[in-house]
Amino acid sequence: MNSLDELTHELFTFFNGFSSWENSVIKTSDLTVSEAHAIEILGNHGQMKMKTLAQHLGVTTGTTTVTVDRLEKKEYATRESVKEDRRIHLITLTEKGQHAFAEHHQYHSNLTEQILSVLSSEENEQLVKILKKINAEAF
Amino acid sequence: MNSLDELTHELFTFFNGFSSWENSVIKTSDLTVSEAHAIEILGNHGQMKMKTLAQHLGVTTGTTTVTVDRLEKKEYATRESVKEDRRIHLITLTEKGQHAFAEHHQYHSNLTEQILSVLSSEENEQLVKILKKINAEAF
DNA sequence: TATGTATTGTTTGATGTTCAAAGTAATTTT
DNA sequence: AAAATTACTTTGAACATCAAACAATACATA
Repeated sequence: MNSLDELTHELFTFFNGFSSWENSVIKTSDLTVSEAHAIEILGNHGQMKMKTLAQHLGVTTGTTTVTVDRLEKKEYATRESVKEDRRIHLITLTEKGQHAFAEHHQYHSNLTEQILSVLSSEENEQLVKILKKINAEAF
Repeated sequence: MNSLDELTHELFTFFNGFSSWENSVIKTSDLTVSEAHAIEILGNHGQMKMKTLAQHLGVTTGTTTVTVDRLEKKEYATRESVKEDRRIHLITLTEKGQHAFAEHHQYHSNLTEQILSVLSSEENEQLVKILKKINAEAF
């Protein structure tokens, strides 16, 4: 196996591991995958309008409408229209939503710690540096 | 931001980038996401029975039945029962399926090259080493 | 200011993903 | 031979997603 294939293999193994870890974490909660993603984004960036949320999620506004409908029904978020432009609806996490976000973030930290535990502190530094580069330039 | 949060953030940014890249690649093909995953696994491991495929996919055999139904209809794979144990069905990629696998693998290599292009050869080696450790021990 | 255009968000109809539970067929165990 | 187990399929339900059509609001310009 050449060096390119080797890295390809490790990258996709890593991605798949990450992916199934995430799904299993979400399954332990009261949330569906799309609801969890929406809460993640709202938690990280604060209140935003439908369109912005849809862009962050990488889906259409139609899909986002359905997701936010459920978040509202389950009381994780609220919709409110803006006085200055009544087309716009701002989505905001409720207390319950913020709590779910904090909990989800804790799971993420746990996975990071699990990953760190198999690396030396030197490798830790290398990984952060490499990921920063990739995230900034590669996608 | 502390060091743990920093790595968490970079890890999940990386994961999300990877994820949306993969979805957009699959969208350019004739395949759905679950079909593409099945082809990926069959291409990497060769022919296998339904149950094994389901385990690799991380879904139930019921779900796998549906996926393989479609792969068969679209002529990417075939089902054949085994003489020695007629409960077992072996799934095999057709020519067309193998071609799709090769094409998908090429896309993966392209992404890896794209990632490599922003890294020094030293960082490349570090990344492979780190990923191997994580994949072997962390999940 | 009136009309046409653009934007924001919702609804609808279609396809796909997934699971759990129930069902079928074949094999193994007792 | 009966009971238990295994491999797979079917079914019904919830969820995810899109494209296209729609409604409400805002903006632009003639």
